[in-house]
Amino acid sequence: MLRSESYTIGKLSKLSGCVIQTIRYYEQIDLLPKPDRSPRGHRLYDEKTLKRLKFILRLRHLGFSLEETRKLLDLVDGGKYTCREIRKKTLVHAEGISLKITDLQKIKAELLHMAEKCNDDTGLDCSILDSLYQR
Amino acid sequence: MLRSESYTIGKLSKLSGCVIQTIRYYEQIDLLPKPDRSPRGHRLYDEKTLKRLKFILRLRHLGFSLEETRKLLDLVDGGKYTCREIRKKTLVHAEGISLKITDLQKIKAELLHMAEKCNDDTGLDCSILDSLYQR
DNA sequence: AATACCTGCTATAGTTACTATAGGTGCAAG
DNA sequence: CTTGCACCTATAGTAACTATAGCAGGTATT
Repeated sequence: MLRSESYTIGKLSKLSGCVIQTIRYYEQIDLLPKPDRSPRGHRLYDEKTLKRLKFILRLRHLGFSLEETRKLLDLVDGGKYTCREIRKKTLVHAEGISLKITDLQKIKAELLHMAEKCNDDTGLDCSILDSLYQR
Repeated sequence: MLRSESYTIGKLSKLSGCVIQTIRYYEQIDLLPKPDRSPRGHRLYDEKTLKRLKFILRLRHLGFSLEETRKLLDLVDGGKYTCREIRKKTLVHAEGISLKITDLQKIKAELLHMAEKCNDDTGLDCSILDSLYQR
């Protein structure tokens, strides 16, 4: 059932949803291993690398930086992690995201407040600009 | 009362809260005008430029990109804007921020859900990693 | 057989919005 | 007289890609 076929970079791109350039970039910065090559020099990937790439993309989507992602991969690779430390990293990261959310909410409130003050006529006096930039 | 004194870049930096390199960078990309120079070649700024810089910093803090900021400055410089268009830009921008907030909230929920599933023992089995990366 | 198209390759430069570094000038104080 | 400070220019580095130039080899069409 589990035939060990190999994917070209184009196939890996389609299967993972990651564009080709980025896959090569991840290889370049050693997030992905150097793959085998076909006689023509084309990269050949296996299931394992597809999983690894998906893992990377998932962490990136969750807002982890590449360096954070690299550290998590190192833990996986070494098999030396403990559940406690992964959990801690996750919670610390979630806390950082909370702060970002709060910040954006404040900014949005400010923007809406400014827009509300604006009387929406076609004149040249804009209370938004006035409040930001006293001409 | 309103003496038209000039500031050095260091003074402008302190008054605006913007670091010196960034002020020079904004000049380089033509967000700030080329200032007069002292006999020694030092930049000399006036009140008007301080206001402009503060305006830029305020927009940046509100999440506008430098290019969006540049467009708003062009409108101010040309005096050709209408209140309606400024208001519209503000609301469009607020909408973009709303989307970011929603996205971050989803991500945070996912992270917390993962952490909750983690049993926090010191073993090598981590439900967080398991859910992300089937070893 | 010649042409065009497709997928892949490498190497390099560009993007955003800064930030940092190297190496220099000129003045003022100890 | 030398140390420190504020300033100068020019250049490189940062994150995380993204795009471009220029090439090779296989397939499909004319």
